[in-house]
Amino acid sequence: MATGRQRPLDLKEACVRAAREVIAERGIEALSMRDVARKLGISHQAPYRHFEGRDHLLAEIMRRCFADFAEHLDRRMSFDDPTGGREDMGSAYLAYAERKPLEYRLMFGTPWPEPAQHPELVKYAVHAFDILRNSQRAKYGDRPAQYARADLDALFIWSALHGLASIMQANVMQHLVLAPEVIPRLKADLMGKIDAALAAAPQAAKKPRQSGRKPATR
Amino acid sequence: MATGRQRPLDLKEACVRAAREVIAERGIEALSMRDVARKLGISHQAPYRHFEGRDHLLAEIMRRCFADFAEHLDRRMSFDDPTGGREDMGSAYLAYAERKPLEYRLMFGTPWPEPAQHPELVKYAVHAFDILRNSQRAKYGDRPAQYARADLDALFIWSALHGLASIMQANVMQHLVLAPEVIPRLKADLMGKIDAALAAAPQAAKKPRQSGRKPATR
DNA sequence: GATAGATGTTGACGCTGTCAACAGGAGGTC
DNA sequence: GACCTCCTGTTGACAGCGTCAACATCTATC
Repeated sequence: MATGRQRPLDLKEACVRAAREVIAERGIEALSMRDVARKLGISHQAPYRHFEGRDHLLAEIMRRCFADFAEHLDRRMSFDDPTGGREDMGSAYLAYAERKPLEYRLMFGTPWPEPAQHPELVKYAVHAFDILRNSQRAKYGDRPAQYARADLDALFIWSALHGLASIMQANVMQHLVLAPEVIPRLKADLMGKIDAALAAAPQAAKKPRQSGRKPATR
Repeated sequence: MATGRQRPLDLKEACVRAAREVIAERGIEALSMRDVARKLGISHQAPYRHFEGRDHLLAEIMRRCFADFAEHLDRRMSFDDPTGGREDMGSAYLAYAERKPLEYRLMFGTPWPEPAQHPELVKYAVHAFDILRNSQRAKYGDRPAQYARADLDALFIWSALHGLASIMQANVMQHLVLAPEVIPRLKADLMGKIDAALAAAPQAAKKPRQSGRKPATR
C-alpha cells in the first residue's frame, strides 16, 4: 500500500512523499514527524537530518504545491497548450481547488510558518500570483501607469475565486439549504459576475479597448 | 494582567474568557486545555467538567464569534441604527474582519470540529449567512421563484468579501510588491466591482427595479 | 443524618516535538 | 595503514499535550 518498503535512496524526498500521504489520509493537522518516520520504517529522529522541524517540512510541501499550482495555471492558460483546449483562468483556478482540495487548503487555508525563515515558499507563492497579475497587465498593455489598475483587478479576481473556492470547501456550505439549481450554476455564475465587474469601467475610466485577449506574459 | 485572580463563580464562563485570552496572545493553534486551567489557577482536569474536550471549547468560542458577527452585521445594516450611521453590508463585513482578525480567522480560517457534534455552531453560522441572503431576497421582493438568484448573488458577495478579507490577512500579501495606491483603494474598489457585477443583468434577466433598498428581514 | 449528584483534584498513559549523546561509514590527509 | 572529520541515522531522555480513571469534597434533597 505504501509507496515502497525498500530503504529509500533519497530520504529527504521520501519524507516529503510520506508526509503528503499522511496529510492525504488524516489531514494536515494530524501530520507529525514521527508519523513520517514510522511510515518510512526509520527512527523518529532521522527526518530531522533533512528538515529542521515540522514547520520546515510543511514549508517544503507548500512550496511544491505553489509550484504545481502555478504550473497548472500556466499550462491551462497558455495559447500554445498542446491539447489545444485553452481554459479560462477562473475555470483553471477553481478546477485546481476542486481536484486537489488538500493542496489548496495547504496553500491558502493553513497558517504559514514564519515567512522570513522560508524565502523559497514566499518566492513560489508570489510567482503564482504573478501569473494572474501579468494576465491583467497584458490586458492594459503592460504600461506602468496602469499597474495599479491591473493590481486592483487581479486582487478582485483572486478574491472572488479564492472566496468561492474556500467557501465551497467550508463545512457550513452543506447546511445553507440553497435552492437546488444553485450549486451546479455557482461557478459559471461567479465567473460571469467577475467578467461583468471588469467590463464595467471602474471609476471615470474609459472602458479599456480590448478585442482579443492577449496571452499571459510569462 | 489577567482578568482576575479570585476563584471565578462560573468556571465555564471563565474558561471561555481565558481561552480567548490565550488565543489572542499566542494564536489559535497554541490553545491548550492545560493553558486555560493554568491561567485560571485550577487543576488541568477542571475544564473537562464543562467541556467534553478541546474541540467543544473551541466550538463554543466559534459559536459566540458567529453570534457576535451576526449581531455586528445586523446593527450596522439596520435602518433603525441609533447612531444613524448606516453602513453598507460590505463595509461592515470587511470592518469586522479587520478589527477582529482573530475572531474572523477562527470562524472562517480554522478547520471546524465535527459539525454533527456541534449543532449550535452550525445554527449560528447559518444565521450569519442568512443576514446576507435575506438582504438579497428582499432586493428581489422575497419571491420564492427568485430564491436561486438571491442565493447566487449572496454567494458571490460572500465570496468576494471573504476572499478579500482572508487575502488581506494572508502572509503572502506583504510580499506582492503592489503599486503604492492599491492598498488604500482596495476595499472601495472591490465593493464598487461587486455593485457593478450585481447591476449587470445576470443572464436574460431585466435589471431589478430597486429604488430604495429594503432593510434586511430578520 | 444519609445519600446522590455535581464539581474539582491527583495520577497515570501514550502521544508529540525536540535536545543530547552515540554509532558507523565515506572521504580526505598524513 | 592510521587518523580525523563530516554526514547520516539511532537511541534515550525530557517536558508538554489530551484524555481516562480514581478519588475527594461540597451541596442539596429526602
